[in-house]
Amino acid sequence: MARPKSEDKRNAIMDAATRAIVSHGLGAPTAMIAHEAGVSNGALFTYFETKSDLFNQLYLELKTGMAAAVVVELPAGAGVKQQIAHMWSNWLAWASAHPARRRALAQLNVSDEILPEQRVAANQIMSGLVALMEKARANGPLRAAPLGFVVAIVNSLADATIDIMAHDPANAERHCQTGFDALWRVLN
Amino acid sequence: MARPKSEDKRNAIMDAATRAIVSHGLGAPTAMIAHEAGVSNGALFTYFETKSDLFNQLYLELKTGMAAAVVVELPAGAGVKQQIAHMWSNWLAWASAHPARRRALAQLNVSDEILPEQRVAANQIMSGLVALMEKARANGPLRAAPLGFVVAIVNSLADATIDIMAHDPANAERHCQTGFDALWRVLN
DNA sequence: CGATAATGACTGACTAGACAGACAATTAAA
DNA sequence: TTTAATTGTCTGTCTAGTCAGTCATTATCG
Repeated sequence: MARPKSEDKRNAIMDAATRAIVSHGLGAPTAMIAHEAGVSNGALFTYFETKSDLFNQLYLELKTGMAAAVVVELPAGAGVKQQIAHMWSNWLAWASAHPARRRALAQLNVSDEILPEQRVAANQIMSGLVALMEKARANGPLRAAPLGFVVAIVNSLADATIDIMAHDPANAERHCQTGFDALWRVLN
Repeated sequence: MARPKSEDKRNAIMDAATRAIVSHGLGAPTAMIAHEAGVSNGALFTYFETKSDLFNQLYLELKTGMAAAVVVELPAGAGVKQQIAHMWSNWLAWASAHPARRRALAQLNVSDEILPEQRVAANQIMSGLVALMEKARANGPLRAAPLGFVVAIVNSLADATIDIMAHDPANAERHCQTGFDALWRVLN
C-alpha cells in the first residue's frame, strides 16, 4: 500500500477548515485551510476531491460529533423529562466547549454547498434524539403537529439558548435552565 | 442637476440582489445582480459604493420592510396577548408573501458582511416590537431573563414556524396558530 | 425661446488580484 | 524497487471595481 494517508492530517485539515469557516465564512480559501493545517496546498486535494467535498464531509463529521455528545450517559431508565433535560444539558455543554465547531456547523447548515443526501444522512444520525422528542411531545399540545415542526422548534430554542450562553458566560448555567424550562413549556 | 438617479433602478437592483442571494448566496456576482436588474455592470457602482455597501443597505431595507409589515393595523387599545397575536400573524403573513426577502434576510443576518452599526440601526427599527415583547413576558417565567434572550427565542420560534408554513402551505393557518400557542406558553 | 454649456448618470471593456484545482518533481513508506 | 503521498508552482477562470467616453437632463445664456 505504499505511503498511507495520515488520519492526523485529515483531522488537522478538518480542524483548520472549521476555524477558517468561522473567521472567513465558506469563502475561506483552500490555501488558507491547508496552511492553517500545516499541510501543502496540493495535499489537501489528496484528502478531499474538491472544496465542496471537504465541506460536505466536515458537515457530516461535525453533526456526528454533536449527536454523539448529546447522547453521552443518557439515563436509559429515567423518565422522558429527565432524559430531555440530560440531552439539553449535553447539547449546550458541547456547544460551549466547541464554539468554533458550532458556528461552522451553523454556516454549513444554511449553505447550499451541502448536498441533500448529506442532509438526509445527518438526520439519520440524529434519529435517537428525534425519537426522544417524539415521546416528549406525545401527550402535549404539539401532539398533532408535524414532527419536523417540533424538531425545528427544539433546534431553534437550543440555538437561541446557546447564543445567550456564549454571549453571557457568567450566567450560562442559569440561561441553560431558563432555556430548558421554556422548552418544556412548549412541549407540555 | 443633470440626469437624476432613478429610484426605480435602485429598487430593481435591490430586488435583483434579493433574488441572487437566495439562489447563489452572498457570493452572487455583482455582474449577475446588475444583469438581473437590467442595468449595466458599472451602473451598479453608481448606486452603491461597494458590494458590501449594497448588502448593508439591502439588509436595512429588508428589515425595515418587515418591521413595517409587522405593526400594520396593530390594535392599540387591545390587550397584550391580542397585540402579540396580531403581530405574530402579520409577521408570518409577511414571510409567506415574500419568501425571497425572508430568505435573503436570513442569509444577511448570519453574515459578517453586515456592519455592527447597521445591526444597531435595525434593532432600533424593531424597538416597538421589542417593547411589546417586554410587556408580554413581564409577569411570566421569563421575567428575569435578559431581554435579548427573550427576543432571540421569539425570533427563533417565528423562524421555525415560517419554515414549516413555507414547507406545508396547505396547513399554513394551523401551523401559524400552533406556533403562536407555543410562543404564548413560553412567555407565560 | 432656441442654443449651448455644465453636470453627472450610464456603458461595457478592461485590469489586477484571487482562487480552485492540476501537475511535474520529490520524498517516504512498503 | 514500487507505489503513493507530498510539495509548491502554475494555469485558466472568475470577479470586484475602474475608467474613458457617451448621453440624458437641467441651467444659463443671448
